[in-house]
Amino acid sequence: MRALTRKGAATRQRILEGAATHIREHGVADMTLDDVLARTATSKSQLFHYFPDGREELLLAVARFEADRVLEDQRPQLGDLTSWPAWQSWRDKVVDRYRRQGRLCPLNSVTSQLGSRTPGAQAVVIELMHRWQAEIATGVRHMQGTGEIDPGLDPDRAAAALLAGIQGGVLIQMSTGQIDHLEAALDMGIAHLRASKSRARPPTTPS
Amino acid sequence: MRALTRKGAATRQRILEGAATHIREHGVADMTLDDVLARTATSKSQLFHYFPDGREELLLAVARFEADRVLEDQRPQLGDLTSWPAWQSWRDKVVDRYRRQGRLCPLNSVTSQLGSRTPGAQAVVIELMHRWQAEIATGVRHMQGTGEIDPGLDPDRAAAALLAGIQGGVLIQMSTGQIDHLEAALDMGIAHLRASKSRARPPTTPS
DNA sequence: GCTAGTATGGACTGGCAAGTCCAGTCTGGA
DNA sequence: TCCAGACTGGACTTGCCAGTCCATACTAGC
Repeated sequence: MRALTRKGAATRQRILEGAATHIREHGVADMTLDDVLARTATSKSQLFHYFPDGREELLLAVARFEADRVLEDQRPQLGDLTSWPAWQSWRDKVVDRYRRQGRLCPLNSVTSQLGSRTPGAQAVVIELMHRWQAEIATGVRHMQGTGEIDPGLDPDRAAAALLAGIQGGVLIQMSTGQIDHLEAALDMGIAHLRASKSRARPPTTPS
Repeated sequence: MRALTRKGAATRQRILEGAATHIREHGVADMTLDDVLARTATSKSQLFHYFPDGREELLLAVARFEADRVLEDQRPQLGDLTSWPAWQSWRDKVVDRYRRQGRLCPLNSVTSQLGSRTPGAQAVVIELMHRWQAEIATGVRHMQGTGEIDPGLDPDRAAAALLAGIQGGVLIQMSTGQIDHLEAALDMGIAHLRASKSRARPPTTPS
């Protein structure tokens, strides 16, 4: 896998994205290597040339690819949770992203196929969750800095709860088609953060 | 499929539970019909006798089986959310259930395999979520009745948010092994419900 | 204890899809 | 220009596994 020609790199990328697209559209369960080949106009030998471990390696690459997208799709809002309108705008972006995505979650799909067998797949998800939560927590800390959130609140725990709400909301949307749960979870999470302040400094400063 | 002998019913049940167990232990992806046969000391013809549509029908039956368990495992607490200690006790039960369950979620696993192809699988999940949410909402309403929760809160939306938190917490636990998110989500959700009251009827009534 | 229908064993088929192989082409650097 | 190594095509092997089939054994009601 050393020394990729420009052409080679392009082919590899084509295969990767073709697989990702196919999975987005049909799920991982019925993705066959031949499907990918047909879609990307490549051949078996190419696929195994760029992904020597075959299907498993390809799937792992897709997982990484999709994991990166998840956070990118939330930018720039996710990295800039510095005011309530910013939080709201982020919330809207998340809802919108998953509304668009429809019923198939490539990442969930791929990791649940690779399963616990592959430590690699676990690692991808773990890191994604970690980064995601960290960015939310940073936002919480910032708001604590400006006095908009009760400083007594644990930012990591709050971020964890919010993240769980998002994941669950998305999961429910995948399986039932309803986006309400995602919205409700985000709204409740943010409302809770906002409310913390009024509880921390209750009577005389209702903003 | 009419006229099941007692013996026949037992065999059918054995196959069903054997499949469920195997899926719990190894995931659905590497569950082969022969695995189930070996584990349950049955033969191909029996399996197809009781599940004429083969693998797919069996998987669907497993999904139903597991869906029922989910709510049952939360009883009696889930049906009796009538005081804060009761909520707390329910919260503990949920956390405990999923902590025990480990890294494989049979239901998520099965439905993501059956995918969107089978409308049946969707239906099972949809109904589960619906019932689950309804039971939580009932608890919220009850607490509103006794004045422990702000009556201005939408019970269904609150229940939706809480449910999303649970689902996400479980999902994260499946993929990362951490139970913190589930705990955080439940705690935050319940805290939010409790706090609503103090906001609704605060000291000096600023609303 | 007859018999119709139920239950069971397990060999066999068929197809699909992952992965291998080799022969042939292209590319870039010296 | 030359050649080592990258790139490509696609036939072939291999193994697995869902689903079929038929012969046999059991059971329940009459």
